[in-house]
Amino acid sequence: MALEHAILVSLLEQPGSGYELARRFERSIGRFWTATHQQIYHVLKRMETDGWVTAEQVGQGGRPDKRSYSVAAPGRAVLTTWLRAPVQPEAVRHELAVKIRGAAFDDAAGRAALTAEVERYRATHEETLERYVTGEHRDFPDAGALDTGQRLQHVVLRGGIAYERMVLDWLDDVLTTLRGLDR
Amino acid sequence: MALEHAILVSLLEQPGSGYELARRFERSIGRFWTATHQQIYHVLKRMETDGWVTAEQVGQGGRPDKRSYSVAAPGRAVLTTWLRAPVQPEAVRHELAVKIRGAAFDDAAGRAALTAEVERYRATHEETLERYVTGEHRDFPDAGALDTGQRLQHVVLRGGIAYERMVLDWLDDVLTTLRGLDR
DNA sequence: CGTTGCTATGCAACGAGTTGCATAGCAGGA
DNA sequence: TCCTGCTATGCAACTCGTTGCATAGCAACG
Repeated sequence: MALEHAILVSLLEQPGSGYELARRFERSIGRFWTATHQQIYHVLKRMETDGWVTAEQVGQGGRPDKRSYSVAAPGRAVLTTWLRAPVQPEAVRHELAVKIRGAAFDDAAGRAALTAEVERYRATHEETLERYVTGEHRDFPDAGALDTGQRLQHVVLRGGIAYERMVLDWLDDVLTTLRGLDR
Repeated sequence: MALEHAILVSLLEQPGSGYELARRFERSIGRFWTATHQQIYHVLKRMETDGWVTAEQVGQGGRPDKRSYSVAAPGRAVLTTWLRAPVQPEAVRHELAVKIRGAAFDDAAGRAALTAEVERYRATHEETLERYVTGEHRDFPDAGALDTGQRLQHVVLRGGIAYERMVLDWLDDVLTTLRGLDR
């Protein structure tokens, strides 16, 4: 029930097509709200029917036409209402934590396989952290000279960076624990 | 596709009824994998049909009978296979982050409302952290004298504690940022 | 010239998960 | 005695979200 709102925020930051939104969800917005292009097209169509957004056909010479969406007044009203509503508690789904507890019911070979998997998983989070830090230097070089939107985007990015650093520290703890079991 | 696995782990740690599982998901397991009683009953029934678990009718004198589930050999095999499969990247859904970016498109009154909401949200995370720390002292008083299962449960709990501490620090950052905007 | 890959949108089918409601017995308090 | 609340399970309807597939034009590479 909140993909609509994530799309509204993204379109307010910058109007765009379903395809462009899907790419943004793979990158910036997708850091804290994932969605496939299917879901995005589906929801966009419904939002257009409901008058939350308006679409404009844009020819691009060469490449296929795209439908560029912008937020309309009713959509903005919906967003304002939602912004002022209570934050729902997050629904946590952390598969790795389940696997770690499950490792108690596997043998040493299974735990060795999980250890290798945690190492691979750790490497992906290290890459993510690097991308975030690079992006921070690129997009927010001077923390004193930011407008409201940028300050808010920056504090969200700092949250992503803090999350990744926490995960890396924890994964080191996990690896130490796993390696200490079968010795 | 992974609720089954979380249920298998929970039933291996301790057999129990659908109702008991639902309560565990509200507490310990639910820290990293949420589920409603509906979903649990539904999946348990399918798992029983597929022979992954077996049920035993237990009368309890007074209170309604319950169906207590235990993991059968095929279920254990399914779990082992899953434990050794690659960890899927987490699907992040962080509503608050979307709202913070959305606050750029609301006025000072809206941002004040969001600030109050973040304070409330922060209080719930502070309570969660306290519960975790209390549970850690209760369940793992002597870190040197733990068996394999307990060590793994402990490292997962340490992850929960690290997560909550990170969130609290970040929320302080968010509050400072929000308060700095409209001055 | 064929293959691969990117932009751009969409259908159809399915599975996952939520919400509302229903049932039923017992315990405890006002 | 009635109401609330807890244990215990379940149906029905719905929404959310994923997966697989399809189309279509153009660009770049070998």
